[in-house]
Amino acid sequence: MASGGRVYGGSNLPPIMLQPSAAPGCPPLDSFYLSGSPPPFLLGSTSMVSFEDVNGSGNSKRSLFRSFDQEEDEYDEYFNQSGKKRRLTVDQLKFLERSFEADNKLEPDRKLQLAKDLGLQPRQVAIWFQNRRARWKAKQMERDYDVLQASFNALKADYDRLSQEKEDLKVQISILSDEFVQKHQGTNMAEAPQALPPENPAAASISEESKQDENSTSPKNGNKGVLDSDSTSTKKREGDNMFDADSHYYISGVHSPHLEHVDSSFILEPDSSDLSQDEDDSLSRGFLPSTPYRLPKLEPGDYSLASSSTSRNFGFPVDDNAFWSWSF
DNA sequence: TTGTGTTTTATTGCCTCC
DNA sequence: GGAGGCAATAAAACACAA
Repeated sequence: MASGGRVYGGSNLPPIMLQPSAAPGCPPLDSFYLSGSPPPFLLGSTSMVSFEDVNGSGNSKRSLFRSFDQEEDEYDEYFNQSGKKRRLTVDQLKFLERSFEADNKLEPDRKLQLAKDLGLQPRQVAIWFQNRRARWKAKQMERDYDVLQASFNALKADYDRLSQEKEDLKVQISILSDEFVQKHQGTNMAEAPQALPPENPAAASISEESKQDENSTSPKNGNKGVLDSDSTSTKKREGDNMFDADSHYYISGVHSPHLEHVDSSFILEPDSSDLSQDEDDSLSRGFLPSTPYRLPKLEPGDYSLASSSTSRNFGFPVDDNAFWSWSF
């Protein structure tokens, strides 16, 4: 019994071949051992043929009919080299490989049959399958790793691309904000502040309309998604004059007649670095929060936020020479 | 020939299942 | 409790460069 309390192949013998088998081009021969014959060491060396001998490879000195001296040598070899490992022959390996491909699990009956066919001890067959499964598993893990690596690379490339787009958009927002501030820097302060209170009913009304329009499209200008709510609400504003040039607000201390409740930190430098993806999405998709911020009126063809965008231009017609065309 | 890295065969200990 | 699977590991066999 092996030191783990395990009995291997019904004996504690080293893996010694019992008889020639699986010779190239020849069908495997039955094993005496498995045919109910006495243990190999009792059979004499005639049955103790190494794998190399079986295959006829390794310039074997042995044959099916050997001298007594040879048998004696092999008997000694059995005891003296019991720790030596014998490699399976090419044909035995081919046979085992085919069997493994058919089914990598080894039922007892199949194990015995394989051992019989190959002239191996059942334990050797079991060990071979066990090691083969381990190799297969390692290979499988390699393949899985490669697949995951490729997937990761693709996602990372996509992420980098989107990050770059995001940075470009931030830069454009900054430029537009600067332009806006410069454009209205000299606005007559005297015309100004009739600042409506935050709870201004008109603003709230616009806000509500904006919400209601979020899911509607605007066939008129072909812009959808990103600016739909703003464009449609802007259209409404044109109609009922709820948002006109006489409404004046301030951006960061700069008099602005065009924005309501403008959060300058948002307009001038929205730092979304800490935003969650959802927040990022809301920032880019809606561009402005649904309330109470309002964009100035935008005309078709005026939007050009997408100089860096191709497929992801958020519905903005691309025009590299004009960013936002603020139409009042 | 020899040193070294890799592959293959086999062992050990632990775990699960029946 | 025995049989068998698996992970970790040992060690022999093998490949190959220097």
